[in-house]
Amino acid sequence: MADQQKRRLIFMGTPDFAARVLQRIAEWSFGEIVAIYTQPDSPSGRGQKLLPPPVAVLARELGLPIFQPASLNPLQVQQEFAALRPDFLLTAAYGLILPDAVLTAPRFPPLNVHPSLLPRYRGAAPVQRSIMENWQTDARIGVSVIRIISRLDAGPVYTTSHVAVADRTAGNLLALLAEDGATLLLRVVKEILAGTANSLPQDEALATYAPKISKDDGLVDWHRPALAVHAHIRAMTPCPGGRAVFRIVAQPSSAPLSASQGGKFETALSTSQTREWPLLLLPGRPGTSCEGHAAGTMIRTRDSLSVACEDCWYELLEVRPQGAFTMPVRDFINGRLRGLPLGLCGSACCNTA
RNA sequence: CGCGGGGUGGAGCAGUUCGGUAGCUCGUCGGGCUCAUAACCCGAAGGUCCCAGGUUCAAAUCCUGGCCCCGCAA
Repeated sequence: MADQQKRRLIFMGTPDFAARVLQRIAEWSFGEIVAIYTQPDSPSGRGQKLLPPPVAVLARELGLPIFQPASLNPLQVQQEFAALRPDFLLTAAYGLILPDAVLTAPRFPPLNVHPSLLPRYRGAAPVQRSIMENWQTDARIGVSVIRIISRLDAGPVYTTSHVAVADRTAGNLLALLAEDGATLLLRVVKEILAGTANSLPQDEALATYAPKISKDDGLVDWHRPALAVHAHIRAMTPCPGGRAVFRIVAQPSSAPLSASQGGKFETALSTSQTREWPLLLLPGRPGTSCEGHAAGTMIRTRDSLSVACEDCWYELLEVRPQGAFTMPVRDFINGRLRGLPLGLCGSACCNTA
């Protein structure tokens, strides 16, 4: 057994999620990764420098051969793939369509790790969509190992594992599900080798699709329940980030001020009556009922800032102003909202401006 | 050379247009008030104003070059 030839593995993947899975596959003792496929380097970051995707970075560290075709359709690319004589093709968030010629080349069924409870949330952004759409109760999410067929994420399911969404962000869950997914993948591969693997076709009637997340998906709608807002922001964290514009205005009548605070406030008002802060929001904390206040109303205490949602206040914990690091709300108040009175102090809106 | 924002005590910022004693809200430390406090009052420590060169009697501020960070865009 020990001197049996190692299984030839090919891994395809692109983002961080895929890199985490690859990290685990690289530890398999019975397999040899003969090639990594990942998307081509793309202009990224400031100065439009060409940056390799996370999987390419890791593959380089591991000293694995890297292929970065823009498409798998050219005959030459497919021949190159087949020439690697793979036993297994394993994928995770690769981002390219796999033509039949690629799917049939490996000796065993090609497998994909997908971070959702298939058939729900097929597609590009399953974790983000799961979190934001299932905000109500103790939502669950999961990861599935499926056989790859030509239709996207539609192949029969070998196995699935569940995990509670709880208070986690998309980033947290993706990391978690990558670990779980890698574990499941290992189990399925072993079962296939042992001839004991079973898969069940997906129920097409239950299939849903999770389209890609865009920047605008980050905009927070305060007219929804606080728990929905909370889930939305968590789904957008860390990328693209929850967004809102804070419009800070003076409302002296609503703010009970001590004499000293009143003095400071008038000084601040003389320079600017209204200021707008486009902010990136990190997950905060749903609070108590905000009955009587319009959605988007903002209130500050000595060191906290909350926004009224449909039903409850949502206390912000961390924000990132334009061109700055993420900072605690306390710092934001101290530095940028100096002189703002306690109490109602403005509104948060969703329009980019 | 894709576009824009930024670097000022431990944190977040103002001051730069128009050069002239380092300022604000916090934090820290000490004292006071209080049954008590994260609240309030008094006091203190803590800064090569990113780096280098230039202009000037004088540079955080003006000029030149460099480094680093953030966002957009991909």
